[in-house]
Amino acid sequence: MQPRILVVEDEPAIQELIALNLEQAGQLPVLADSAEQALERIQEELPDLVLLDWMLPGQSGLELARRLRGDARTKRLPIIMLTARGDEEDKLRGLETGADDYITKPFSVKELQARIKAVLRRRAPEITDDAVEYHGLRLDPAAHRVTGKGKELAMGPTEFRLLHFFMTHTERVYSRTQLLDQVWGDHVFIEERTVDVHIRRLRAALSPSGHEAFIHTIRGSGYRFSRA
Amino acid sequence: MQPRILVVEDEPAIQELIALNLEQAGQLPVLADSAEQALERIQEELPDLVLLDWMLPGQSGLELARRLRGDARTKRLPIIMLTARGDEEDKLRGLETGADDYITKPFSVKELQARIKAVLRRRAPEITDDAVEYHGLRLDPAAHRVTGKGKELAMGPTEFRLLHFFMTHTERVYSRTQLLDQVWGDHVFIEERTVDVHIRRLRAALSPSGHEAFIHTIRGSGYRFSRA
DNA sequence: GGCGGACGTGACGGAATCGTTGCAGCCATG
DNA sequence: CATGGCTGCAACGATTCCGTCACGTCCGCC
Repeated sequence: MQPRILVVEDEPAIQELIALNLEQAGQLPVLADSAEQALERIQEELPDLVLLDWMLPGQSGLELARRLRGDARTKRLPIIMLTARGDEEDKLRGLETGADDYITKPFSVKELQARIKAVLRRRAPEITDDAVEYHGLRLDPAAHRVTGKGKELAMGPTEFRLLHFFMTHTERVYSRTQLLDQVWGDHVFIEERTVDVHIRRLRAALSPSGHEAFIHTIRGSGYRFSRA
Repeated sequence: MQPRILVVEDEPAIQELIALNLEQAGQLPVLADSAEQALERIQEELPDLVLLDWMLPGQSGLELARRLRGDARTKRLPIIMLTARGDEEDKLRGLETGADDYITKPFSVKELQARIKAVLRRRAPEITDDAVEYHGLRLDPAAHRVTGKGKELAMGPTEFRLLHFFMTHTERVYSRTQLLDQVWGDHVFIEERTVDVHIRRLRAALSPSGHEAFIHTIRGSGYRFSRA
């Protein structure tokens, strides 16, 4: 899966440079040029990593990092900070606050990629292809197989990806828009109601083992995958 | 949610300047040009922050701040004071009285915004999506779930938002108008008595765990959410 | 104790949301 | 080219929810 990387940077030139490099490396850049906008994007796009410039207009990067660490939903969101060269004080405070790594400007493309890969590898339980299990339901991405209560459950590719996302993101509500972004991919033009149809197909596919009950409709908000 | 910011300033020119800047930053300015008017506006509008000029006709800003700190309902209302340049004495007394921050005139728009954001972030437990707990009742916005005494409590979207507001604003009376503004959103045209109906529905939804008793009717004033 | 206003409660029409179905288009496969 | 599986869409029906009203009840005040 293509990792989403939020780039928080107020200088357009650097922002574009980084975005280009990320795209070439098969990653999906999400852009923000202020801390406020960053918070919005995080809510909307659910990035896997944040590249955070330390010097921002208004709210500083330090404060944003602190806030992300304070929120339960973003507590484990990896942060790589971009600091001016030799700004040792920022570096220290940054690591204290909870940044996972730092890069001093100017930096090379290779170095950036190396650190991104390292951080993503360190904490990315959800992007892996490991088999997932949840209360008697088992999904194996490598074998493309789903089993529940010993029975093999057949479904289409889209239902499979949808279930995979749900099983790695349980106990939380996702809107139709978020599901489209996460399961179908960004920038697709698909009717939101189509999600409903695939939810129905997934429910039908899970019914032989009774696990269809794990898919909860949250009226007005979206869907949640959880036991009971 | 759009934060409301009360601007207490007697000079029309400065007042307008600040109001304009706040609007551009996505905030909702509420205006008052005297301490007396400020008290009224606070009661009506429930601002999230007060920008307070230190030099006011009649009752001074200092006295207003002291009064706000003395009242239980406004004890935790953030205050940023505006002082003349170099007026160190005012600065000290202001911080002693309980102002959260200060800005010396003349100030830049950026600085103003930075301090506003900082103060709002410091005390804004209500804007987050973190789970809330109150005497055995638990509400999780991310999972969109309410549990009391181990039982899951089902309710409609409006009841959920209403309960969320109550659980983040306990121990205080809110009028029907205030509840409409805060839970339904500003500028809605809804009968005040409709609040009663949703209060009833929320009580019914909470009854399985007995937490309906937390909703108190304050005859002639509104409702309060609190234990006993 | 009576009176007036405020509140609780049940019901109802309309609107919004969601489940379900059938279908047409697409692609791969043989 | 025929077939079959899969996808996205539109449409319909069912359900839930919302805001309002009417009526009954309760409370405080004189």
